[in-house]
Amino acid sequence: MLDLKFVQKNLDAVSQGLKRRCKTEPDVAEFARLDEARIALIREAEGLKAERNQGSAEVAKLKRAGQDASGLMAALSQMGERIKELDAELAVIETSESDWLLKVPNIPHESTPEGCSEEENPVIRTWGKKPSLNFAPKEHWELGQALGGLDFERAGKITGSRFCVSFGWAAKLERALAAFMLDCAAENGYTEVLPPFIVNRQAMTGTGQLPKFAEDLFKIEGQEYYLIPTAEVPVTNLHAAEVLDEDELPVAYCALTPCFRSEAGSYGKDTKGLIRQHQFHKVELVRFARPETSMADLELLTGHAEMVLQRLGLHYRVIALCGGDLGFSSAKTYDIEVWLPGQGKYREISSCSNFLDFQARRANIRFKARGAKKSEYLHTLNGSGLAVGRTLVAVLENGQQADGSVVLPEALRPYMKGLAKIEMK
RNA sequence: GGAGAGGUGGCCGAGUCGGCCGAAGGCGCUCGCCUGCUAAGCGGGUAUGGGCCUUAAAAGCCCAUCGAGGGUUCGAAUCCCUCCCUCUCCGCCA
Repeated sequence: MLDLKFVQKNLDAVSQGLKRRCKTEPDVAEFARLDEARIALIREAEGLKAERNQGSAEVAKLKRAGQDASGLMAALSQMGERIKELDAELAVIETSESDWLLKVPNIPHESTPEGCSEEENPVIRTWGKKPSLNFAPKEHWELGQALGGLDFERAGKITGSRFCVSFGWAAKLERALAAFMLDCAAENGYTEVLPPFIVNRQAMTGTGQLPKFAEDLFKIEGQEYYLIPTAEVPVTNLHAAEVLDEDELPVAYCALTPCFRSEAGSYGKDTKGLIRQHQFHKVELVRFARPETSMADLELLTGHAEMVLQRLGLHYRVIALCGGDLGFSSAKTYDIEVWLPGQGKYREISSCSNFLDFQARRANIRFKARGAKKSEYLHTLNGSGLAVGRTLVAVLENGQQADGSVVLPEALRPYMKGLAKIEMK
């Protein structure tokens, strides 16, 4: 969330900054009104509390001296009633104000491009080339089903739509990709973490999924527990309410987890195949950085995600999300889009973001600079490195041959016991 | 799931029948002195958030915080209730 003090003092700048998201703007006047009311109540209540505290000390003195204090006590009791009223009013205002703050998105970083829709996301760079196929490429689900690896029907039977069962080579390939990605991350200095896949409300609030996006999440019935939509949630919250040493930074974690998304509101989009599932695996990269270096860290992080695609020899491009396409918590985001010959499109396979102190403030993650007296919020970043299911899609579509078989990237073969090609038995 | 113990400042740890307890003591850290260096010693400082004051900051004053949230009371770390977490034993289980 944004800094209350900052919003207080920079209403116009906040309003201007948020305009760049092209969404309905939060009502800053409403914030100002709440904030004023809150401070007025605090003053009144604290004044009375000071009086009461003094009075109570007086009571103690009188009683020690063996004198009667009943008159004073009665007066103080009455004061207590008034204080209770004020505190109740204050609680209401504070709830509204923090709710306002929790529902306001991050302000786009100055380097985030202007624009309101995904069409306006500039391409930053491309890597590799589209494979030249001298036949009509198939989409991954055709390939996967024909080769006996992907089974959407049976998944529908045991669960429902937007689920898939992988058999044999497909299950192994999923596992191989994940292991390969984790090894890449380790090489780049990330510490592997295996977090819980179920988190509480606080964690979801810390990274920004709650309170605003509850409908995107799977919630455990009868409990304040949620299935994680990304490892970002448990891993970023690992250091919630902690103060890290400056020397520890940057902290870099990677985690392979399933991700669960309700995909509410995406009816009709990507209904076929693995692109949009309720459950998928993702290797997530998470970094905790010093504020001064976080933008450089974002470049680094994006590079780490790209490395996976490069080693797999998959053609991709990197785009910068414009203000209107930016996620709620992010100040700056690069998406990596891999080329899918079957679809004839670039599709998002990674999203790398710098949240600045937006999440750190929500989750209360701080660091103490050496010699500094006070701790300050650090910056959090994360990026997919990569979405495993979508990478499997890319491997299938890019490696496909005219006969329907799929040649695997060299880098993956050691993880597949040397297997170079998937073909019909 | 059953029985019990416990959660106090960066850490350890005290807190008596509720009243100068925001919290003794120790460790750590830090500043000064001292000392060939180091160590030891001596003295001081050492939580966080908020309000007031201030051009701003500091200082100062005030409020809140002893797992979280309620309650009792003039007054709660201390009493009561609810919840969370940790530990031990038993049960169960991969």
